[in-house]
Amino acid sequence: MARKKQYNEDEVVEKAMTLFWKNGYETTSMQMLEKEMGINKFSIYSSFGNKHGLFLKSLNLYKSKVSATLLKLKNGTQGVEDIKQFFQDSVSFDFKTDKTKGCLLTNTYNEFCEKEDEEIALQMTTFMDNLKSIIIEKLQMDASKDQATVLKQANYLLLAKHGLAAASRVNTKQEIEDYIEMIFKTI
Amino acid sequence: MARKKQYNEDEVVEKAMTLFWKNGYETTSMQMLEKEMGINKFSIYSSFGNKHGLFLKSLNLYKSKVSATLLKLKNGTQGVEDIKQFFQDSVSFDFKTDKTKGCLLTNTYNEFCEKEDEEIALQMTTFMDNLKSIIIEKLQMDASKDQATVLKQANYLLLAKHGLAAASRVNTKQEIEDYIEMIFKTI
DNA sequence: ACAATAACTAAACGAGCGTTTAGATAAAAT
DNA sequence: ATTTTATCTAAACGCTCGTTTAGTTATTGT
Repeated sequence: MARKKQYNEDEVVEKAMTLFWKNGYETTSMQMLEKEMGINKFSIYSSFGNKHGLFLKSLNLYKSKVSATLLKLKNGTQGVEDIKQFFQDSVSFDFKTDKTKGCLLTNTYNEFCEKEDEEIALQMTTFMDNLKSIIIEKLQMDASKDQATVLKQANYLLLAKHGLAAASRVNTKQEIEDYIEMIFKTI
Repeated sequence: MARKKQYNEDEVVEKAMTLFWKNGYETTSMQMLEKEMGINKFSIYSSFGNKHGLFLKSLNLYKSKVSATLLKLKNGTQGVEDIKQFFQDSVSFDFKTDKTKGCLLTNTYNEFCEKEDEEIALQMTTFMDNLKSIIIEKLQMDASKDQATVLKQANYLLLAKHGLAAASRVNTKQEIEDYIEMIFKTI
């Protein structure tokens, strides 16, 4: 054996995630990552392969942080009320650190949907599909809703969530609360 | 005097706009613009100064194309119904050419909101503020609405419009119609 | 103590970017 | 016909990007 790593991979991914979250993928350069992560380019490449690999790790870290909120939604028994709570939880999670960053997943979705990146696309669609199926599940708790209505409302909520993520970058907390209130008036 | 230009500036801006619309600002390179516009880099720079200037021209062209729809909204007398019509008009405008491109303004807003570009930021906020004030005007046609409600609903509609722009890139026409239907159920 | 080896530093790589420039070309003015 | 001048082509510019590589340092096993 030989020398040990002087950094913790999980810790430096956390820092990379913060930077990607703030700036997006393209705008974040290896130079910036070097500085933020506090390690050399060589170390980044030996640990994560390349920039793209590091980004995927960052995305996964973000998802793991969000998963608590998502699990809460999944285990909820209040139907629509759970979804509303999930919306509020998502906003306060993204607001927690810095208002201007929004949701990393939505940002990534916006940045990559024009590009052709199979791996990122897959990550995004699986997350979205998963969220959609959970939302459908919650909506179905109200037995009076027919299937067509459920699907319409699920679609509506997903798009509303997208608007919400955009809002969390520019709007005030009050405006966002109002927005959520309005979203669920229809459901 | 001497030699005349072998191209029409308005025509080549149109082609540039199409490319920016499809790919976004950063992803569109001067090489791609050269090819699409059918003129040399020298000509682009002598006509538009630089890439940024060309992009601003493209944005303005897009806005001028959208302005017909916006004017229709402005001159409407049906209040909320005009706004709904505006939403539908916006979607069919963005769908007309190619489903996957969405709304150039919203795309630009998403791409630039993390950056610090005063000129673009100004363009975006003035457009958004203008749209917001028109929407408020239309909402106020219903005299029974108090001012607080009007502002809440205007905010809601703006964010819903954002979600709509995102939808126009990935969702089907039917899903989008359903979404618009849902948006206005609350109003 | 010393060889082995993984982790480090720092410099360089090639490619692509937006932008500029030198020189050829063509049309208007004299 | 010749001069003038704007427009064209095409090559090169300097810079930054993501990535690689050569060489140094430090820690481990023998």
